[in-house]
Amino acid sequence: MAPMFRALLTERLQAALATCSLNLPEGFVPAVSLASDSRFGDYQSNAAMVLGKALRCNPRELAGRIAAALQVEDCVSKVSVDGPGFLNFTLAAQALESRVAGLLEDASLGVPKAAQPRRIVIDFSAPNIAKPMHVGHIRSTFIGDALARMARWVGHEVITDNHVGDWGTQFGMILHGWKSGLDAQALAKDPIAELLRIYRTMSSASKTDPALLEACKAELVRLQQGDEENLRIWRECVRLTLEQLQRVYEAVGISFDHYLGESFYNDALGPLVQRLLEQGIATPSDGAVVVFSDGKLPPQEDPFLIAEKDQWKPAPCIVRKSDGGFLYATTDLATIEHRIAQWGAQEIWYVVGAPQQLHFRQVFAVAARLGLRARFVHIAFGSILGPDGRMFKTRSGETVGLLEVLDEAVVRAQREVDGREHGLSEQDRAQVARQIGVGAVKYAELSQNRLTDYQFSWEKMLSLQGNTAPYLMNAYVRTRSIFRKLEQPFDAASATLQLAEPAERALGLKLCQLAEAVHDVLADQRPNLLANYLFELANAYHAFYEACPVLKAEASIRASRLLLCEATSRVLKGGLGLLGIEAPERM
RNA sequence: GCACCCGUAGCUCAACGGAUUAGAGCAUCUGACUACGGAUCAGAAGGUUUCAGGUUCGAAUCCUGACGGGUGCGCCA
Repeated sequence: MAPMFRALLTERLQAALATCSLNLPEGFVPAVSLASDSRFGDYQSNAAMVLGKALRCNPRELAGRIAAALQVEDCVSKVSVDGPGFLNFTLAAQALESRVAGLLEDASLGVPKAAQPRRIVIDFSAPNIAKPMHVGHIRSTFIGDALARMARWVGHEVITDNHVGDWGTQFGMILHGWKSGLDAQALAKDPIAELLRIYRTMSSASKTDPALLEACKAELVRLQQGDEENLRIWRECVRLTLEQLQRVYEAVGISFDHYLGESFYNDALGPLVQRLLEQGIATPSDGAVVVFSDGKLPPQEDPFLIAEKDQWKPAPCIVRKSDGGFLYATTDLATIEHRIAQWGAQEIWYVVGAPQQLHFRQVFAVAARLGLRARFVHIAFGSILGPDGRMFKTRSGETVGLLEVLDEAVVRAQREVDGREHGLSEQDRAQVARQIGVGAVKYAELSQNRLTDYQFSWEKMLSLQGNTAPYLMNAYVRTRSIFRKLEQPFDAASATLQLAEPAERALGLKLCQLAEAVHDVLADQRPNLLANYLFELANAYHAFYEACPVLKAEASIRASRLLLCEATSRVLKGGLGLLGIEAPERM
């Protein structure tokens, strides 16, 4: 498929610039964007203004020269120079029409494949063993899954890996609790709840009972030394938890290629630290083994330095504790080695909260010194805050369970579905309610800029009105409903697309822009740009639907509009699919 | 103390160097053929983008400094 319009116009602009005998700045690429206002046209470029500044010449005059050199007759009906030197483009109806018609034959919905496919490992979700998933896991899980889907869609080779927390210090408490006060019946009924209970019991009791704390630590040491019984209990905890987690992932339609938890890297940690020492990357310090700054960065940017009273003091990355134990950073380094050596990872994306930023900067820097070459990306996101405006506390404090949120969302969706007439069986209604409920929760997360913190609210998470998943689903359902009304199957081959009405043209233009949205999402890992695009597409469809009757229209117009409906249907369903959201046929 | 993130309409958010009127949704108010599915559409009202400077033809966006909120900073993950 030909490049999307934005990319096409960028190419043409570059070609035009090349003929203008200008002394272009090194690596200059003209920017083309959607017109900020449809009165100006469909696309715009500020290239003349940027160049005008760089080359110290009049931007309007330059824009005029570029416009004269542009060869875009095949796709653009009007080029104009406006304001301080904007180049505005109005697409030719014919180009738009053939492009939209092309969507019907294109399995990738107009999204071009990446020129250079990469092998990308995406690390997301990462729940802890013996703890339920809570709302805090929503962001990593849904953002990671959506990014994985989009990266695959454009042709990257994606490996998803759930780096579960299966080897933390919490196991000291759990092991002791398991041995001293496990309720076998409760465990059978709800394993995670029971594991959480014994953990909390031990955790709070050991705060006032030093002997108990020691006993818990001793259990942990025995586990780490390979004690048979403790290993058996630990494996059982992991198995029981994963079983439960699977149900959550199934409910939200997410799967992983691997579940390599922290424990998988246990045997690699000792040798890794040994190598760090041998290569002079790490040094002993206060009985621990740490990595200090290598002094190659200015102190402001050095992740191993921190300022204190006008002085830069070391903020080392600890890779081995003074008691010989290993840490988060050690495991992460071993994980990087594994992903590069075993999987040939060229990029590793971590969908992990913003508070871990320093940690990753350190880990990536150590990895680089170890000669581990890959593009590391920390896809940070803001925190979900509790009602008090502070972070939900994972460890001690109360939070809202992910399953609880999903269940409530489905219940609310079910009430809506049950209250409507659409000829669905009871079984179908339950299925649709699930799709709506889960979709609403996913969309609430994905439509938001990932970096901003937000306060958890049932209202917001479960809303079915306005800019929500059901709004997009409803647009899709309306497209399907029209086709169910036809007496005969629609013969797309005999129809000709014409974008005559403004609402038709606006919809057609939107339909061509999925590629641009997906491209923008992957450029800086922001799924909300796709959510936003889909909202605008649904909006354009609803507007078209009100303005342009389909079934009652005269034959050739009717056929053309049916094509538009079909294209909308495909792009909406495919776009929602890229967010990990299913679109029901009726609702 | 230092570093990072954030501060936009009553509320929740978008826009991340572009255009006379900074966009949506919710809430409020008006309208729409007893609806090709009204979970819709058209419209009104609502903001000196926390404040003060600066750079720029052009700033919510970049820089500086305040103020306010969050997070992180040697043996948790």
